[in-house]
Amino acid sequence: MDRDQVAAILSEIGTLLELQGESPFRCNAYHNGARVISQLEEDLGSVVREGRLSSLPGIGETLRETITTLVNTGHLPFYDDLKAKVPAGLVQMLRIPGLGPKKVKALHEQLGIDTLEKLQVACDSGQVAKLRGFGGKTQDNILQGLKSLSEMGNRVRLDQAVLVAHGLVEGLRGLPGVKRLEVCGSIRRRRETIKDIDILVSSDDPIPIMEVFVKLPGVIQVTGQGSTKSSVVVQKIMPSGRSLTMNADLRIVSDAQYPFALHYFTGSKEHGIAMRLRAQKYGLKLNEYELAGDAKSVACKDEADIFRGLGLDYIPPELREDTGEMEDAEKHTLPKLIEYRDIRGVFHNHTTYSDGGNTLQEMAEAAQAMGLSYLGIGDHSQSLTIANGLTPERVQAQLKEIDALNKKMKGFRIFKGTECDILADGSMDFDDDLLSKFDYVVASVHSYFKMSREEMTERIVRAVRHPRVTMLGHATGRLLLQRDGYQVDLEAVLKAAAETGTMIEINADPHRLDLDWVHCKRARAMGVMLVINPDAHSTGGLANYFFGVDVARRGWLEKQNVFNTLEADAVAKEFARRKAL
DNA sequence: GCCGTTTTCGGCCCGACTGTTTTCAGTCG
Repeated sequence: MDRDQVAAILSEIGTLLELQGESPFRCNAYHNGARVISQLEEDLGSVVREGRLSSLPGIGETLRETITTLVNTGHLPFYDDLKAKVPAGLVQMLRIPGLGPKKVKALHEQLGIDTLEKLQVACDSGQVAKLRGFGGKTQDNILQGLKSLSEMGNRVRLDQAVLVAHGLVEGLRGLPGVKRLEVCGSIRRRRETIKDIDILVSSDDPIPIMEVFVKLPGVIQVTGQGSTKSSVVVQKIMPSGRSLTMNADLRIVSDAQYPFALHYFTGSKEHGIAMRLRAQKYGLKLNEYELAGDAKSVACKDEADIFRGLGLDYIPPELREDTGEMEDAEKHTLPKLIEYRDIRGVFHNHTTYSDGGNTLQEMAEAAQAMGLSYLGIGDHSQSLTIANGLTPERVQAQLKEIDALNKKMKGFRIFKGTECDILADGSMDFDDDLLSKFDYVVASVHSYFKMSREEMTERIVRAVRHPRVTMLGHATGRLLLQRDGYQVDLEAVLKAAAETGTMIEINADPHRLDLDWVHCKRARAMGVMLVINPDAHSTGGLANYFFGVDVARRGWLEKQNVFNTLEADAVAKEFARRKAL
């Protein structure tokens, strides 16, 4: 059983225990354990085999045994018993806003409700309102929740959430009385998927701003309205034509409180808890309004002052996941994170030669207009007929066109590349002779996704070890919220990359963001060079690389860990060096 | 269930809002 499966079971055990009315601290220990395992940078199997589980924070004796059993045998009697005792419908009921473990337990014990269907019936007949601790309002809210459960997906992609948040921010910025304004939460931390939107404003006169907020275009429901916090449901039509429904909160505090609120609402929850614990050790209390002790309070004009007040270097939002950033901030060893402006050019882009929407020249001119100094082409190879993959003859034509454009364009360079398929046996879709005509080769899996983990790992490692392969494309093939990646031992892939010097792509298409940030961190530790590739299929897609930089920052990467921070001449020199090997 | 510069037991982050209450429990982030 792998990392994600183990984490999912630990988290489910925590939830099932909550539904049984267990101590919240015991339940939380399982949730915390799940988080620690899901953010593990190494291969879980190795950690278990080498007896290093107990050294992980939050993993004690019980969780060590639990995880070991799951990894070794694939199941756990304790978990099976728990599942048999707690009806699955109760877990479903928790997804309804306003229903937590206590209320679900009461509904189950007093009315025998153990499915969403029975809950609907009980609400329709008015039984729920009669329960102690419930009432008409609660019953209405449950009915509303049941209705929205079907139409509102849980999480959305970062790029979608950014669009929705932008619309709300535009409606608030510049209002009278608005001093500072920022989107916080997981959008500010640049997580790859987002649950809801948190906006923070500082003002001396919050009520009128709240009034505007709950009436902004797209707001279809107001679920709470107070002087410091209001919540709405907002709907927006996306460029794809599909509509998206999300929750959005607005918090308004005084300008003096703003830095504390900004830190608090940026999260993550785990980072916030760690910070408040640290404050306690300083004899201080940290909340969304102040950093203060009995006698004194620490004046902070911005977030950096808060960290400084607790003896820490400034921690960028992307690192606030409680995965070691506090320790490094204390020792002054935090990485100097890569920035958007460090990117000098992009590889792995498609044109009308394969399945892109713009011509070679259009793509190059768009990249130059964005301020980049080079563009790498990586159209599909011959096997991928569905994406109009290039035959060797058409490759020759494209290479010729690149030569012509390179003569024509001033201060800009196009690098010749291919996104060459990794065939089922790990060999490449073009022969070595043709591959050596390119400046660089991106090797990607586009077929036989259902292979066993062992076969897939062997297949990809063979490609990584191929002397003409420069970089590995989308390492797991995942599509966020749509499709899990193929089964592959990334630790083995990274190890091969570290040995051969083959780069690993951070595919910056916001549908993919693959390699993920957790493995970026691991790759950096192993000395693997990463490369941020937009995988653009049109001129608009070139800007994807910003999302790739977000992932890189979450993965603790510095400028020197990312290949395309190099200038064009240095890139050309490196490609030439590799071809001569 | 975890954990330790108030340590091996007794704590465990903290406040807003809602709806049900008549002083507070539950939920959420």
